[in-house]
Amino acid sequence: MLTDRQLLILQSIIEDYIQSAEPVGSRSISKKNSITFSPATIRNDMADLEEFGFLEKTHSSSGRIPSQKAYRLYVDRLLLPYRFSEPEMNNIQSLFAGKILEAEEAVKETAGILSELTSYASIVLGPEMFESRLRQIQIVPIGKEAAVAVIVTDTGYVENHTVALPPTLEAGELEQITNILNERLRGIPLYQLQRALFSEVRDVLKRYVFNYEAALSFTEEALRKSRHEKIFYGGKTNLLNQPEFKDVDRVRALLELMEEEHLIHELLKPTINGMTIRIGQENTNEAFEHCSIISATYSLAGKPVGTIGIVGPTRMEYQKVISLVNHLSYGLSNVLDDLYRRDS
Amino acid sequence: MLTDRQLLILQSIIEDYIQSAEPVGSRSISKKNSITFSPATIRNDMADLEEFGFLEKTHSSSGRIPSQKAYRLYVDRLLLPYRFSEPEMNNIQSLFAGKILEAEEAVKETAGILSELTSYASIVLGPEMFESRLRQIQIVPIGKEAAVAVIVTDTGYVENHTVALPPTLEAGELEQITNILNERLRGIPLYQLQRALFSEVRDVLKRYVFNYEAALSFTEEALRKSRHEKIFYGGKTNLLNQPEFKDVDRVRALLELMEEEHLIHELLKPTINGMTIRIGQENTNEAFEHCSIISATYSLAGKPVGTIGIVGPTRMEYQKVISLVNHLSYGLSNVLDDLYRRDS
DNA sequence: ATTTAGCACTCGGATAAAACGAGTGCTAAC
DNA sequence: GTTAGCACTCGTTTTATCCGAGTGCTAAAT
Repeated sequence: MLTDRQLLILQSIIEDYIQSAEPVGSRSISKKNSITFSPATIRNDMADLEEFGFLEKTHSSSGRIPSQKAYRLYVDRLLLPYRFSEPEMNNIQSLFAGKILEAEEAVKETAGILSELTSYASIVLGPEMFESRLRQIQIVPIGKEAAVAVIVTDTGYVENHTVALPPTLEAGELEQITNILNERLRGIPLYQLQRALFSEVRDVLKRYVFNYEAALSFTEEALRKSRHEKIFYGGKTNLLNQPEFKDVDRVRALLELMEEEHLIHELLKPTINGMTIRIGQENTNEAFEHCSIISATYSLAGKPVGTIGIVGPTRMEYQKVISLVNHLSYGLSNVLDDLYRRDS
Repeated sequence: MLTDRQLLILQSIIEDYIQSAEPVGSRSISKKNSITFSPATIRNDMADLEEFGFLEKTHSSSGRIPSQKAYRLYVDRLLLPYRFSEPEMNNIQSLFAGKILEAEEAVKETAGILSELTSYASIVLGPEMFESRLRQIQIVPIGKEAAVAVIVTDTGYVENHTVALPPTLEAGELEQITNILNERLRGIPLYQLQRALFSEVRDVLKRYVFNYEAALSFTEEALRKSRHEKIFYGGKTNLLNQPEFKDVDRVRALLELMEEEHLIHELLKPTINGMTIRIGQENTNEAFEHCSIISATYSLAGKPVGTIGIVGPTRMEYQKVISLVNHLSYGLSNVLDDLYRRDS
């Protein structure tokens, strides 16, 4: 459907526009080394490309800008592998070489590097720790009315919530409950804790604790999984450097959206194993109309546990960003696996 | 030095400008109910006020805008107490009425309400938990190379870090260390833990643990206080609604500054017991040149443990914000005291 | 001695007209 | 099929003009 020359021209226009953010004219394309045709020829092809919906004009006698469809084609068919520059490589290396002890630390670092190397904003979800297994639970009373439940998993993840203490609980029972929980629930994945509570612990509890109903619901509360996954951002303010966001209203819409954690979550969560690229209006949310989002999952022991992503203007350096997200999701998975493996 | 009339006119101008964000002319002042003089009279006084440095012109024939000095005078001498509106009152009430179980939750809520009621951005530091006392420490090994140290205080605050395990540590010694620490350090304030480690624990450790040097430095690491205090923001994007921030560059400077946690910290930390108001360039940092910051400490058991603050344009609704910050710092202190008191 | 009315003047902002130029589409020649 | 030539389009920039809110000053009124 498109001739090779048309593809070449389209590619040139896209890459020029990604660079300059200005409508691209036939003359400037003709000056490139890879292009040997005259402006007039290019104009003809441009007209065709416009007819096919790959190019747009900002007004009747302006240069062309790539359409969303063009970016899609570019990403799907025209993209060359990207070679990282020396300092970029160093930056990435140092992330994975460092002595990282905690998953959350690794995730935050990744968000930082992503945004630093791209000058766009990065979003990192997770890691979900639902799969990791209970290593130890500790319930520490804080005064008469409350207690802190601390859960430590085999991945070194610590979760804690404060729970109201039922007044009927007798002295010493708390310790007893803790012992029972540790004995019965150790090694159970977090997401199964509540279920296991009923299947494994309930009856034992009945035997040892006086007001067993209250104790059970108290324990259930203590094991409740934290409702929201964590979201980390990096370089939000990078977006303000992009010319497409010199308009405050647009920036506001974007930044406000990013505060809505559940929305961001819905948006990035459907990233299937591998990489997802959403260009412009492919993002359902209106505030992302002029943005592209590139996201990839990272995993622990082969199972996806989180998502890393980049948000930038549709005019994004796709080749660089795609490589980078790819690389980092892979590298982050490795780091997490290393952290995890120390358990065995 | 200033006549009553001049003060009245200055106040009118300031309040008008806070409302409108536009230079104020003599005519519009003369129309106010509280003003009985003619525009010409007002113009004379305006000229005087300008000479004294309380008013400025944007150009030679424009209306006047208040100077930084004017805001200072306004805040120090002209401010009337603010009556909260019905919904505002409800909002505040609901914060302090809710069933809050954790200090951090209370603090986050406060940040939210602050920004919601002011349409500026809120910053909350802390709470510092240095004063609270160790209730329990648990060291859980994660594989052969690392362990998670979990510290629970008598205020229900949980802190955890992952620490590399010294390879020389023998089986069972970790448990022993944990026991010793719990026995010897319970009730010690967090900020004294490291010191107490040496004075109370060192010798005991020497007696029971084989490679005592490694164990000591490991323990020291486990008790290390987390270096950065927490910062919570609320309604950062509110700032984008203010006309003084319709310029993207200014917004960027501001948002970037807010990412620099240590700078924000330095900026708000010197809030002395009570309230601090910094207007425009009274903030040393250039990015806050056009901002005012109103901050107050909140406390736990009478000792200041954190700071709440509001950042807005110099043209800020001082009377409302000041009351609000006052109220909320007071209320937050009460909530924290309640949380704390449950221990006794 | 103040206060006020009157008036000339200033200057930013809005509106209109003109000059500019990057870029196009089309036609005719290569 | 490709390219040179050229008239045309239209956003941007520049220049000129007008408008009006607001001032400062002077002289009259209180």
